[in-house]
Amino acid sequence: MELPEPPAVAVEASARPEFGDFTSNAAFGLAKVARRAPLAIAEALAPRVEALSALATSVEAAPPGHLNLTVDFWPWLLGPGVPSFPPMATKVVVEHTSVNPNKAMHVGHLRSAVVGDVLARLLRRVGASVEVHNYVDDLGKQVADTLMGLRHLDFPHPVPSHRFDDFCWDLYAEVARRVAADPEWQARERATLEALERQDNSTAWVGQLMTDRLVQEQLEDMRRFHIAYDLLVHESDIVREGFWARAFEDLSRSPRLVHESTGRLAGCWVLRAGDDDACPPEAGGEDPRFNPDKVLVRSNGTLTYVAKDIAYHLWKFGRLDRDFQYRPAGGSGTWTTAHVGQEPPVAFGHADRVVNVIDHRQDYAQDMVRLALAALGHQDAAEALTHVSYGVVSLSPATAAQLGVDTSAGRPSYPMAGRQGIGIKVSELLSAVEAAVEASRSRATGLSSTEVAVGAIRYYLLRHNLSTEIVFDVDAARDVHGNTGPYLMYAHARAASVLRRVAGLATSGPPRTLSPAERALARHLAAWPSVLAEAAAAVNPTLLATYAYRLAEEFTHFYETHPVARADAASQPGRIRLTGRVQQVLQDVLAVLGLPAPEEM
RNA sequence: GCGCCCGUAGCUCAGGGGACAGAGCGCCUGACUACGGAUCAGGAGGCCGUGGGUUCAAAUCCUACCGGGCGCACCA
Repeated sequence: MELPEPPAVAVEASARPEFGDFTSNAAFGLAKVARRAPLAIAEALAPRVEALSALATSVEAAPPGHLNLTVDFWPWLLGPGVPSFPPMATKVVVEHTSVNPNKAMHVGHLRSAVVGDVLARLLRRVGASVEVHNYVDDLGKQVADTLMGLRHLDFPHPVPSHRFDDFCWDLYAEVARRVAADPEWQARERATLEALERQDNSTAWVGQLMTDRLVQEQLEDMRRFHIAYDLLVHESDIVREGFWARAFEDLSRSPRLVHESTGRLAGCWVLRAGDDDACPPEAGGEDPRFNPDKVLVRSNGTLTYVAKDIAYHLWKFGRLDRDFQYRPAGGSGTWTTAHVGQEPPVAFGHADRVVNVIDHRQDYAQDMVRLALAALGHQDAAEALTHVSYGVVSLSPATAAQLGVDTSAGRPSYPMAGRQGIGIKVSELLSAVEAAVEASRSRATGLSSTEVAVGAIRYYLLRHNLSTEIVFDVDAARDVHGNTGPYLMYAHARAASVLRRVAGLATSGPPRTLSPAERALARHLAAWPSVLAEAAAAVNPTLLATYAYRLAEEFTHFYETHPVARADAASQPGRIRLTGRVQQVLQDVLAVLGLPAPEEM
């Protein structure tokens, strides 16, 4: 006789307190197999589960077939606090930020940095060995544009600033205007790009000085947000070390890479996308402007971004028998690729897994990289490449209007555009939020307003699902009340404050039954290890953010209704333990989110 | 044209097969001689874009449509 597939059984936290602590759907799954009503099965199951379980104090069946378990949390409360994970052999390279070094960073760039930073912290937390990369595209069109402005314009700076990246922000917008309108500037752009890639001339030297300065300022900004990098990878070094030549040797043996001799792409080396049968001429639909293939080498012999990215990824996975040269990048343990090398502290690259935090507009380019890896026979690497794709940060109509954008079209949101100089700069945002924090803080001591502002901004960027477009509103981001970073930090400070008051008091006593608010809190605390594991598996920082908020909320509710320092003798030990557990778990979550866990604020 | 993402309270967003759909902001009413008011308690406010389908059960899965965003560059 053939046995049916065993039904999937889930146990999850109950939706409401009167449904016990945990609920199982076991009876629903069994109903189909056993061909009996779910409720009858649940009723039959309840006493058996109760007899078997060491934890459940009662198991009840509820219509239409739920199994509601009530648990004794006392033994759990005496157990260990936060989970520990054994070190894994897996090495993960996380790439994030990767902002063009030609202007100041804006909030959209910050989303990549914050998400990537949290994923790096999260993967480290669950035991992986993590190396964080920031890719510096110092040969691109955007760098060329700002560079042209520096060399060919006597550009006055309307807003005096000590920051070079602020100056470049305006300069870049001005050059972009000229390039769009003037063929002479277009020709100059092409010449600049070529000179940059040749690297044997004054243009390249000035370009390097410019991008170095801008990268330093970006790193300083990120340092204030507690974001650090292990390695800066320069596109110019990928070119100079001949990574592409090596990759091309292998790739040219694949039928995926073809040299076009006719048509629009004559003279280009092209990566064939789509199914081999279905793809060629018509796969892009009727419209000949659309083509699923990707140019890797232009007809003039220069490389596209994707070509260099393919070479970079082969190196990331240790599949290229070449390496960079390295030197330290100005303290704090960050290294950079370089012309002339020093011995690096670790062997960079050689990843088992790669996580790229890049916005969803690059889904296609990332697919091309994955496709090329597979075409080169590195199917395993292609599968170990995770693109964490996230929605862009755009501007709310109110915020866009404040920036001088024409909002008469009545759109729900307006895109930021570096080319037009439209966006909220990271440094400006931090100052604005810092001022709002300063205005609303109740004490002068404790965590600095800068740190609170950093926490507020980080949390704001993390609480949205990755796929959600964040409609950024300055006033909303400035808020320090409600579902915000400061609320989480405040909850931690409160727990710490309570613990200071009860330091030295007894934390053990006879077992007792917890009140509903205490059980709700305990139940949520107990979920932390699985939330951590789930967030890591799904590479999803939002799960951590929603967990943290809920924990702060549950704790606050407990705090309001359950005195700890003035509790009666029977209740006090358990409450002290619960508070201690909250402080430990909150500290753990905040550390993964990259928010400070203040004793005082 | 083809493809991806998103439509949930006035606004910004959670929830992604299970019990009466949640939060923040905004609005209304309350609570500071405080284990820290950056807080809390309560109220008003939803045919979960629309129509079909699958299921014992759909905001959630499938499908078609409507609306919005993005991609399909010899840009990155």
